[in-house]
Amino acid sequence: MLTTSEENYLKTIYNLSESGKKQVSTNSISKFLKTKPSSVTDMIKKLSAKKLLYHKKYKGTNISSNGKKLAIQIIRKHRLWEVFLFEKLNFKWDEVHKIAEELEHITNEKLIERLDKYLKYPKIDPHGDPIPNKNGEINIKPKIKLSNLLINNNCIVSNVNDDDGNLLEYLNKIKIHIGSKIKVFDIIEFDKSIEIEIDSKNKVFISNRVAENILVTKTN
Amino acid sequence: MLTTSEENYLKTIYNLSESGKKQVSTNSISKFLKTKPSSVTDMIKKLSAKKLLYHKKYKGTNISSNGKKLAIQIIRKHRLWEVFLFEKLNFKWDEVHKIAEELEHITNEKLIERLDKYLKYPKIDPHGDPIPNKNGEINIKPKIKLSNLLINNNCIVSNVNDDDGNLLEYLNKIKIHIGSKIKVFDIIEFDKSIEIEIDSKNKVFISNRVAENILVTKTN
DNA sequence: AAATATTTTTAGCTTTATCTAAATTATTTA
DNA sequence: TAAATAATTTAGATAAAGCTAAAAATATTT
Repeated sequence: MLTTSEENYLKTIYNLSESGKKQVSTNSISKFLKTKPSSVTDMIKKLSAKKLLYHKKYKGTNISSNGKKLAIQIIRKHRLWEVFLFEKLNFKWDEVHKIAEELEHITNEKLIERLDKYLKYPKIDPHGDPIPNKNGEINIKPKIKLSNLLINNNCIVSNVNDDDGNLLEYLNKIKIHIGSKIKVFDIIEFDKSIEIEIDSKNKVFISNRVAENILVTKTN
Repeated sequence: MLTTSEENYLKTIYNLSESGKKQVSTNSISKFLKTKPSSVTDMIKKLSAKKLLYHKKYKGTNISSNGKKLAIQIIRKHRLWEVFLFEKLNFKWDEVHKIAEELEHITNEKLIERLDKYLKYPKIDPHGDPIPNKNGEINIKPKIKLSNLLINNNCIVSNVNDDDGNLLEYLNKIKIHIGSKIKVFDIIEFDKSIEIEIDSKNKVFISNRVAENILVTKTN
């Protein structure tokens, strides 16, 4: 059994090692968790002693297969709670993460199984991220550019190029944000602009340029 | 903001002072929480410093009005989660308490408001205990003997005389347990035995003697 | 009312998870 | 490549929440 803090470190290290090189630096963990590097070193020692991490002094850390298994189960819980909050309690996509950070640490196998069933075994969370099944298997869906979809494809917005304030402002105006469900209605051959339906409501045209800056995961 | 431990002490002291004399002894808290009396003394000091308790050395503790407010909100959360677990996730009455002990410490006002709404503002939990509203008002329903109900009354079993093993065995057989919903179908004048329907399923006759040993809260 | 027993508190220790400051190792740059 | 810089670790401190053992206060019994 892990403490909440140990779980948070494990999850962070798993995430960092998935989204970059396998060797995770002490500093990157420290930055992510907003703790001091020395605290990170301490926790790395603890988790290494439990064989959940491998660590070489001054070199970096990577997660063991046992550690990975545990991390995936925490992520599973996190994402299932997010679906619950979003679908049943009508929270917005950007509100669910914070609450799920607390709920994910509740340890009761049966609770998660029942929740999964109650939510009808969802495959993705409100941000479009895949939900591992109880065996820890993850159906990884690649994030692709909205501009690469075909007519009638459905998807969930999972990332937006946030380098440009103007783009963000525009997307805000037409109510596209992370978690939005988008259906491609039409693609105009002339300039590759596309007509989309957002969250089963508004229909708008967006330019190919804009579509290239929105990353999505396909849902069909 | 209180820690989980502080919340547990506060809730315990509130419960003990409701179900007995107002002065709560260090030992009784210690027994309930399965911590040592010296640990209790420490925590009493902490909570007194926060003006949530009043304490006179060697005399006893009682809860302040601020402490009471906080305790009631924790109980509200606990009972709402119990309803969720029981009604939505189909846990049994005797499984919900333990899980709710963890869920009750999640602090997010909006989460509880949404949960309350989602559950349609329930008034009692699966054990028949009243759920405080968000202003901390509790609609206390007295626990009465099942033998005192009238025809067509509905109730929830909240307590059973567990002095007699034979009674418990019998109730188990006819599937009456804490949390069962009971409807009074008929009362036989001759011997005051009553015909009841249990959890909208089985109909059985029970003697007046048995009915006197089952405490319930009326729901209509 | 003394003696005994019980309850409560105090003092000091442990573990967990954090911190700061200093020391060590690795990397970059001039 | 040596010096400067950056990253990491170590050492020692702190706060929370528990513990044991002993002291102090209160309650009970003889």
